Amino acid sequence: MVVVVESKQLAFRYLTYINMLSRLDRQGVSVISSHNLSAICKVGASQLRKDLMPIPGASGKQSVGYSVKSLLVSLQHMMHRDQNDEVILVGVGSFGAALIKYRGFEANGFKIIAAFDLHPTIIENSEVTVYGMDALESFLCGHEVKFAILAVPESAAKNVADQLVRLGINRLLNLTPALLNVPDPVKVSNVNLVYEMEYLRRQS
Amino acid sequence: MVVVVESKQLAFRYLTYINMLSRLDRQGVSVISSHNLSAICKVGASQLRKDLMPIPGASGKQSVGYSVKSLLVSLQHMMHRDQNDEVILVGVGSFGAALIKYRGFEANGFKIIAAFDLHPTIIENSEVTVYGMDALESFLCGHEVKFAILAVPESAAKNVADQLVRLGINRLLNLTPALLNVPDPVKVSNVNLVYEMEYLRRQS
DNA sequence: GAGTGTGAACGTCTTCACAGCT
DNA sequence: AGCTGTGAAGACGTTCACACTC
Repeated sequence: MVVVVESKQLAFRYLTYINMLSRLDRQGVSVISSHNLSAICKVGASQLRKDLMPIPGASGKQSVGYSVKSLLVSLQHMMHRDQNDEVILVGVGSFGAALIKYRGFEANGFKIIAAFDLHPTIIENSEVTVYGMDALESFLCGHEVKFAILAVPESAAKNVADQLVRLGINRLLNLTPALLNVPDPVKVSNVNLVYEMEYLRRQS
Repeated sequence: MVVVVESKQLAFRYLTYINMLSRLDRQGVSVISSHNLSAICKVGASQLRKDLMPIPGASGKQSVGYSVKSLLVSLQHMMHRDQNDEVILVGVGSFGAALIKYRGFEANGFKIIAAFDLHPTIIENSEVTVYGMDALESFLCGHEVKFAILAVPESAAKNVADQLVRLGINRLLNLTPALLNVPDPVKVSNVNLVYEMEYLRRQS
């Protein structure tokens, strides 16, 4: 029985629950009520309970609360936190280089195994090799990678994305402002920091 | 008559319309139908028309379409694209340094006027000065800045955010995984690349 | 009493369908 | 005929209220 979370907002709430629960677990808290956990996660208590309802194995005890550990395990399993995935990075400008140095991906089950750029450079203090773009095809033919992070200039985004999809990538984190056109099973997440800033301008 | 867009999804659609319209404008297209524009922006045609309905000055001609230029101007005005804002950056790790080098903010009306870090470094090819954290207070007392980008380590996020809010910042782009607690008029946008990656894992 | 589980109400966002204008 | 503007319907997400359990 597998639950698939399609809504992004809901998925992000689940991930927040996971992070807060694992912090509570490290702090030695073993039981927590929906009221308390929801306050920590900044959501409503009934929403938290509604969110947990469809999850297999995530049930609490009345007048007690939820077991931190078992709730954590159920959520982690549902969100595939027990999974490890290999990722390639395409585009190693200052942004891409920062992603290579960032430890947060690996800490959460995403390992950048290779990077590609028109102008390969060596990234200090890192095991990740930066290859030329011409090496992309042969690399992906030899490795079963599903995830790619797209950090190329906007003008190159569409072509590179098409190429990645053709070579078998079907999960794409798009850090460019370009709107990508991908065939059906491929999923894209767009992150646009300028949009985020502009959104903050409302009624300022 | 000022329209405030509270929904993030809607705001992002407006920003997409703006970007696509300005590209069409540069290409010399002067009129476009909701059907064609919606295809470019990857939304439904009736949704596009619904989105445009409440906007003062954004009306199309039946059997013709919308004037690219006037629609663009109306949207830009509503989304404050004709506005310039000064921004400070707090936390100059590899990520923060990449943001300083990134040209996209300035191109869209956000100018990073100063950066702060525990360990100030000099960023090459950049006019942005990196100050020590102790310079934050005096700097903000001398400048009327409302926007800050938070790119510090997670463990420092809460304290730094509190300090920024106390010093008058009320728009915060939070690039850390920490959940910030801010008083009422302050707005926060959270960007979490790990969450985005994890969201891509659904049914993979 | 304290806290979960859940149906029902409520609100918001999206899609449909079509009237009306050019 | 072609396209906009919009009410109505539908889908989705959130909040409320309370029965039930420990």
